[in-house]
Amino acid sequence: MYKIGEFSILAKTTIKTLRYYEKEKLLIPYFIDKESGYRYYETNQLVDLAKIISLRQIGLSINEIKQILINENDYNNILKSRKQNIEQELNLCKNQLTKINYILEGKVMNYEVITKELPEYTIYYKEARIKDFSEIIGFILSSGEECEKLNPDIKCISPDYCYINYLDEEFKKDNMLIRYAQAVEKEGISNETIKFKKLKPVNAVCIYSKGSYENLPNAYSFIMKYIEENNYEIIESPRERYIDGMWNKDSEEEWLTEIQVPVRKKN
Amino acid sequence: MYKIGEFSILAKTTIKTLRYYEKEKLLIPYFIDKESGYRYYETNQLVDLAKIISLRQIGLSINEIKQILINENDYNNILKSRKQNIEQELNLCKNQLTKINYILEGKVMNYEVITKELPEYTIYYKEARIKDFSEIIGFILSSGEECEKLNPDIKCISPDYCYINYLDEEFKKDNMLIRYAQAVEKEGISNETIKFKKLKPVNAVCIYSKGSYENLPNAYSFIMKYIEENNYEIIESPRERYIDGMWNKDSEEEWLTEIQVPVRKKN
DNA sequence: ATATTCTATCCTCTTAAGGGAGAGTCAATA
DNA sequence: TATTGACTCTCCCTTAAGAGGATAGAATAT
Repeated sequence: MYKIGEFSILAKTTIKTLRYYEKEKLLIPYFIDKESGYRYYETNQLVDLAKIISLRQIGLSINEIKQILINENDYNNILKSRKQNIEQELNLCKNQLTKINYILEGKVMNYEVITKELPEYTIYYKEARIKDFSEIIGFILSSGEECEKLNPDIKCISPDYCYINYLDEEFKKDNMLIRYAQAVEKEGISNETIKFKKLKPVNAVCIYSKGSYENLPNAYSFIMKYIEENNYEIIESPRERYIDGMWNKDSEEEWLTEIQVPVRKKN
Repeated sequence: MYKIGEFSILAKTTIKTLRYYEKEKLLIPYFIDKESGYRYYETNQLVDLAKIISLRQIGLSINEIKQILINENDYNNILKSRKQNIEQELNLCKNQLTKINYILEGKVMNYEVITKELPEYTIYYKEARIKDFSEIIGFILSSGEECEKLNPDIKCISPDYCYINYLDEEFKKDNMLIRYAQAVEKEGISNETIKFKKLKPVNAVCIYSKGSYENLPNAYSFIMKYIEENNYEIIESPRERYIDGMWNKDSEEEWLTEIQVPVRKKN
C-alpha cells in the first residue's frame, strides 16, 4: 500500500488529480484511514488509473470516462462522438490557420472579416433596372410607399434590416438590375412588382464599409479575394445592407454599410 | 443610438457578451444613462465589435485582443504565437484521431496505452548474459549486493524504480544479454561491472502487464504494433519495469510489470 | 394606471484541475 | 520521549468566456 505521494510518483500523476478522481468516483483509493483521512493505494490501481489516463489522452471528458467505466457498451458510441468532435476541431483549426496565414502574408487586414449565421427573415422585395447609383434612394423610397399602399398595416422589424442585391451577372456601373429587400414582421399581399418571401438562415462572410459609397468597390474586391483564398463558395447574391446613410447622418464619413456574402465551405 | 437589445440584434451578438466586453473594457457603450444604468450603442461601434469578433474567430483570447487594441504593434507577434498554438492543437487532434481509429478498427484495446514523460533518473546498472529467464531474479539480487558492497551508503529512490533492458538485436529465449538498472538517490563509485549513469527525461509509450511473465510477449507485440501504427519511433531500448512480483505477491495473478518504450513522434 | 417587455446587477455554473492556508499525521532522529 | 520535518488532510479561491437565472427597477404600450 502506498500513500498518495508515493502513488503519484509511481503513476506520474499529480496528487491533486488523484484526489479529484476520487471525488469524481473514477478511482477510489483501496483504503482510507478513518482517523487520519489518509488515502492508501495499491499497485493494482495503477492499471485502473492507466485506463483513465489513456482515455483522457484521446480527449474524453471525465463524465464520458465515468460512463464507459459504468457501462463498457457505451465505449464505441462515445469514441465515435469524440471522433466527430475532433474532426470539427480540426476543421476549426484549419480555418483559423488559413485566416492567420492570410493576414501574416502581408495582405493587411484593412477590413475585419467575420462570419456569422444570418437568421431567417420575412422580406418583401422589388426588382428594377436603374440608370445609375443615384436612383437607388428614390427606388427604395418608392418601393416602400408602394408596399405600404398595398399593405397598410405592414411593419418593418426592429432594428431595421434591408439590403440591395445586384442581379446582373457582370459588374455594371449603369443600367443595373437590382433588388431591394426589406425585412418585415409577417407576410402581406403581393402584386406584380412587390413580392413577399421567407429567407432561410444562411452562413455569411461579412464586412463593414465606412464612409462614402465610393469605398464599396474596394470592400467588395477585398471580401471576394478573401472568400476565394479561404476556400469558401458563394451560394447566394451578396447583400449590400444599409445601416447609416444620408437619411440619418449628415457627414458622409459616418455612413455605414455592411456587405454580407452567403457562403459555404468548399468540401 | 440603440439599446443593448437592438444593438445585439444588429450585431448578432448576445447581450451577455456585450456586457462582458464592456466589463473587460473591450467595447464601451457610447453612452450610459447614469440614472437607469442603460447602455446605449451607436452604429459606429458595429465596426469596433466586428474587429473584436474577427479576432475571436481566429481564436485569440480576450486579453490578446485587448493587447492588440492597446498596441497595434503587437498584432504580428500575437498572430504568430497563436499560429504556433494552432499547430500544436492540430497535432494533438491528429494523434487523438489516429488512436481512436486504431481502437475503432476493432483492434480492441486489451491494454491501455498511455504516453508520459519519464523524469530524469540517476541509476546504477550491470550487464550480463544469462541462460534463461529464471536467472534474472538471481542476477538482480547479486547486482544489488555487489553495488552495496561497493557503495555501502547507497540509497534507492522511493518509490522504487528498476527495470531490465534486453540488449540483443534479435529476440532470444536463451543466452540473452540483459541490463539491470536501479534508480538511486545519487551517483556512487563504479567498478568494471557496476556503472552509474544519469538518464535524461524522455517521452515513453507505456502499458501495464498483469499476471505471469508469460503475458509479456503479448504485451510487447501489442505495444510495438501500436507504436508503428501511431507513427512513433523507438529511440531507446524498452524498459521492462517490475512493480509487483514474486518478492511481494504470492499469487502470480497479482504480479504487475510495466513496459516503457522511449519514443519520438515521426516528423 | 397598468401590463408587458427590457434592462440592470448579482449570483452561480461550466472543465479539470492548480494554488495556497491552516491544521493534523507520520516517521525518523536526538 | 520529545521534537522536527516531511506528508497529508480539508476548505476555499482561481482559471475563460460567457450562459442561466433571480430579482428589482425602467421604459413603453395599452
